[in-house]
Amino acid sequence: MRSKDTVTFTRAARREQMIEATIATVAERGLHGASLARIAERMGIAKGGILYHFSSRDDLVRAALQDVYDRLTQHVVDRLSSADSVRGAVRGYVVALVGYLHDHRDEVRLIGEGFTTTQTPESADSRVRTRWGALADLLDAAVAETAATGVDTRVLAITVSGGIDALVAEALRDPGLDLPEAGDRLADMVDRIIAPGDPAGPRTDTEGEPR
Amino acid sequence: MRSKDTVTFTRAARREQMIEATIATVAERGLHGASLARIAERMGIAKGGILYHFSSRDDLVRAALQDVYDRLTQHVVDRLSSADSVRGAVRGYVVALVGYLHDHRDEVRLIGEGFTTTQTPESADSRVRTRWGALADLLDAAVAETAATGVDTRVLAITVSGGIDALVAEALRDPGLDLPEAGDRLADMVDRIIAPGDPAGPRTDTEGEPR
DNA sequence: CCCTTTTTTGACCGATCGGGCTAAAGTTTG
DNA sequence: CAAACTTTAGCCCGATCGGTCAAAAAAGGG
Repeated sequence: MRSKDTVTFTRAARREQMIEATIATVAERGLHGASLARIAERMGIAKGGILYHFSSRDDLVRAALQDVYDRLTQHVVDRLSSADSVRGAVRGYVVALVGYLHDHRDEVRLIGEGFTTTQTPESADSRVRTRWGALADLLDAAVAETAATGVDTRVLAITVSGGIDALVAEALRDPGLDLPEAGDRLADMVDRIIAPGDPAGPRTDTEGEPR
Repeated sequence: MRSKDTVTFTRAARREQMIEATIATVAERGLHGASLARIAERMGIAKGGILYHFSSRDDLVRAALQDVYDRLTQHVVDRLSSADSVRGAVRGYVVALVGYLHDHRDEVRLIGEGFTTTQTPESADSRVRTRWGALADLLDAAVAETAATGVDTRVLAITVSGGIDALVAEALRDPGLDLPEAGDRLADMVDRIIAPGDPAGPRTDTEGEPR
């Protein structure tokens, strides 16, 4: 006997469909324009159907946000694991993040509007629970490796994070902007900052990199 | 005989009051949370009163945005006029922008949310009517001056603009962040990028810049 | 002081929102 | 088959939204 909140395969699949519809609706109408009625309309179902699987609109949005965030994190972690130096990891982080957002443009708006709206549930050391925390840690390790001086890793991490968002937003506005290319250029700049006077870092000159 | 749309002193003053109330309301409830009712409530008047002076809520928000934008632009232009080198102007731009936002935190949210929502009315060369256009021009001139190579000024301009926004947003979230200081550090980094291998740029405060 | 003009009010409108609820139908699955 | 699960359409609710409007209140000049 299944109870109402047992997780079955079909149940999870249905939730996933609804999350997808939420992402798509947010992408084209904004977070606050993605009402239950509109999401249901997109799926061709009644809005009551959504509330059968999610306790509220807020619950749905939260789940969608979590879903997207998990996928993004997974993608970055995957790419990062193949880095052979901390310095290379910094580049990998930037490129992976930009790359994901490039390949999932419909998720960008939910990420952007969702994260600013949703406050951090429980905040820890003020660094752990920020978006730029992981990058700041990477940068700390990188400057230790390259012995660079006068680099404020926190400011750099915040700037780069905000810069990536701005690049993605600009790419959304202007399709003429080559986003992966821009990500590479940004990574170049960061590399130049954390490894001063070393033009030949872990660059991509011999690149046979697949995608 | 005054007509309904003659600009009088008191009329302009009333509009300014309403714009101020709008800025304050947006600052604490967000753009979409700043309804006519809420703005009117803050002023202690009926919402009909606002619609007597502004044809619509959109009109009011537009006016507030224009107001803030004009003041910000004026501030940056003022500070920039005293730069004695293009390279110094780049630093001046960053510092002036961060400085203004530091001193007018209540306007930050309107700027951030307002600009992304409001689309550019008529777009020109795709560079002129963006927020980062002016900075990109400055950077173009700067790299010409310093003969730096391999700098994508567009990417850098977009990144820095987005980075400034992120720094300000972080300062709003964490009062422990010294915003003007962070602005200086960001300016350092930009300077390091556009003037590679030249640690002594137009840096420290007591310095008479060369050239 | 009155009479015109400007300003403000407060009730009201239609629309939309999230959400609760129900009765009936369709679908799995034991 | 029967019991359990899923979905539907529809109606209702209270709240809030931007906006309209006639009437009341100020202002202000003669």
